[in-house]
Amino acid sequence: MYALVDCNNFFVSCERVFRPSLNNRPVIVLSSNDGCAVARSNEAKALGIKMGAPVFKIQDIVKKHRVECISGNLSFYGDMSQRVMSVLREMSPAIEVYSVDEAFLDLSGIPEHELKPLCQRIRKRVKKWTGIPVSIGIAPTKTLAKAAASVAKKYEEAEGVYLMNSLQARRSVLQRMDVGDVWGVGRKLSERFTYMGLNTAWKLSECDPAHIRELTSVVTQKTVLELQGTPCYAFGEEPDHRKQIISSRSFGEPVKDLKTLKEAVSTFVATGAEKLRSEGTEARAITVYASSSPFKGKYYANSTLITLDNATSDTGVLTKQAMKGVDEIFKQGVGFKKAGICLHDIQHKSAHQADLFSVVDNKRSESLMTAMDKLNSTMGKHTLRFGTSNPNGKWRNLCKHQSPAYTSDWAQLLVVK
DNA sequence: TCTGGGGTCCTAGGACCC
DNA sequence: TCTGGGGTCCTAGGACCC
Repeated sequence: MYALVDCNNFFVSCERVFRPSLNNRPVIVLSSNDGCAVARSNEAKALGIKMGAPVFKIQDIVKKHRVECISGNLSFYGDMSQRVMSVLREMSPAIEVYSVDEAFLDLSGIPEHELKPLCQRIRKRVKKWTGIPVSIGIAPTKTLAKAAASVAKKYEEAEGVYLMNSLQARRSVLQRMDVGDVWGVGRKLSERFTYMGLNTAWKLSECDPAHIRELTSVVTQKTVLELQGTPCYAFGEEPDHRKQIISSRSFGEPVKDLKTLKEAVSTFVATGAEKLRSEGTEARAITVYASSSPFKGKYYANSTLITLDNATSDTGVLTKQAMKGVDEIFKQGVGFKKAGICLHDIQHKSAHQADLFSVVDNKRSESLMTAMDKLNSTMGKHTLRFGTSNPNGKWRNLCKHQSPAYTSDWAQLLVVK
């Protein structure tokens, strides 16, 4: 059996740990630029605020019901996530971290009558040690565990844990579940299935998997099999490094000049390269992209892929290439609203392919980067940076209701009297 | 006025090989 | 008039996830 542990309204719950006055009130956490609602308390959900709703469209509800709006603080949530995961790691045989607020547990070998009590204990301890409330679903496949967890979250009687261990349980859960709420069924597939009359998870689970594969793809075939109780997604440890690294931002004001666009992109490269070094990896290709707003005016988007001769994590080398990319995609007269970089062809440093003709002095580059990382981690982000970058340039957007980094910045720790 | 950021995987189609 | 058969690798784009 698998368990899925899912943190309830995670970002909001993190804020509530340090600001209990937010309890029992409608609260939303906003994406960068204060653009969208990306987390909602139950009270906010009850007001009809949808996931991803643009803030300007829900202004009336926010004012009328005094919804607390908080500009998200991702580093803080990341730290809280690690705390939750460490409790899970201690209490279960094996854990697979699936996202910032979710983890699968492998419960094989545990007698069935002990599954629920164990998960109850896990839930209590996570709450007590981290302050974060979680819901836990237990089922024979990952897809069913996701469904079970949503039941655990929705119904009070479940007390935060739902065990799906029988055909009856599976049927009653899936019959009440919209097909679009199934893990792996997104907007497009949901539209298609509904059109075909397959509007619930149960109806989808009764389809012939081979037939579904013909209609869609192998991914959806697996989803159907998993709904039937046949595991297709094995429990696995997380991969040791990621395959791509993205760094991007929407701009506060449209950017029309090349210099500002370069300052932004250069800053993104610095962030991406720092991430590479922290994971001990290097990238051999970088994509630079920029676009105007897709919501108004004539849409312009462009990108360019640059392949390097040698894999690197040197901010200087990557910046130089990226700046050429910006020259290529920049267009006079366009108001750019967003830009970013994506690093790919990522590999471990230890797998570095030496180059007979290379002119780069790797030793020098490495000690420079090490020194830079050290300064920036002890003295603050961007203490030492490349001149092309400008983390506080005109492209920066301002968040109005930024919450403190309660646990991840010494300067912002709470003072307890 | 105002619409996030960071990931994964699969597939089709093109370019290439003999 | 008429032009094989069997492969591999790479990439862009689309679908999905949180």
